[in-house]
Amino acid sequence: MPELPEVETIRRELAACIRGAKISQVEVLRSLVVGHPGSAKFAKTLESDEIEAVERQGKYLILCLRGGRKLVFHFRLSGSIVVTPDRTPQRFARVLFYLSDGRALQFIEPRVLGRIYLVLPGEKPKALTGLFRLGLEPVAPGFTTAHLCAVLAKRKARIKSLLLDQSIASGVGNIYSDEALFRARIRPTRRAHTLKRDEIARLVRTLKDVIREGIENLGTSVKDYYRTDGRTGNFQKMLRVYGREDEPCRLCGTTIKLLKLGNRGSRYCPHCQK
DNA sequence: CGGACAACCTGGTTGC
DNA sequence: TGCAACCAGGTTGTCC
Repeated sequence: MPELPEVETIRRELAACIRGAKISQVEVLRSLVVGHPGSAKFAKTLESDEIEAVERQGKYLILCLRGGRKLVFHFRLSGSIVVTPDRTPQRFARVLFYLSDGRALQFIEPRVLGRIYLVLPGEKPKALTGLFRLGLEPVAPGFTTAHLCAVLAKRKARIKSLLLDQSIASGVGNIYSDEALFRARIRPTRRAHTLKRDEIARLVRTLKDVIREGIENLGTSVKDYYRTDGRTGNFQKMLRVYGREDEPCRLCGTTIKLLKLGNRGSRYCPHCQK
């Protein structure tokens, strides 16, 4: 599940290998993944454009093209990008971007939930409102205890649900929120406004830590996440609760529990997290 | 507006 | 072995 560290890893690897590359042709194999505009206009507009920079905002990857156009990717649950030396489509390839040097940038998305958007200068497509509503990333200097206290004080929802809200902590998903809550010793079901200042201070610290460690370890490969060369990340080896339900807590030995919050899984240690 | 939750989508896993 | 049912999960949209 590509969250901030996974998308950042993809961004860095792409910046190293495709900056300056020219797109010669675009082939849409599954038009559903083109979120804006229609797939015909999408492919036509991108022909013979050039990739000038590779950026990221939250979980969105942004290829900045000549002329101010932006190619925005969202990987949702299972999307990824691979750069291949030739044009042979990989398994689950949904859109192929042929580069003028013979390589191909392939958008891989088994579950077809991920999207690609082409944004012209000044355009704000309705399908991309999520991008324009992003809050601070946990690693941002402004993401402080005071900031998060102010945001959470007026919210009654469970802290876990709010950590997944991209307008509150952009880039955080299910893996890193479970890990940060475990390290901060906060139970995911806690109502946000009941959190004490020192608990929020711990959470700010652990959110920054897990995101930074995730990036340093090239992301978490639990299922569908691969890097642009097809290799996996390493942070899955360091997970303390995510994917460890029914296994012993690494700190106290208590069995890690899985509970359903809304319609997503949440893992925690009933002993360590109060 | 906040909060809860179904729907989107399909490959992989589980159960019979 | 075969096949149906179920599950994962980020985001959007709907309902209250």
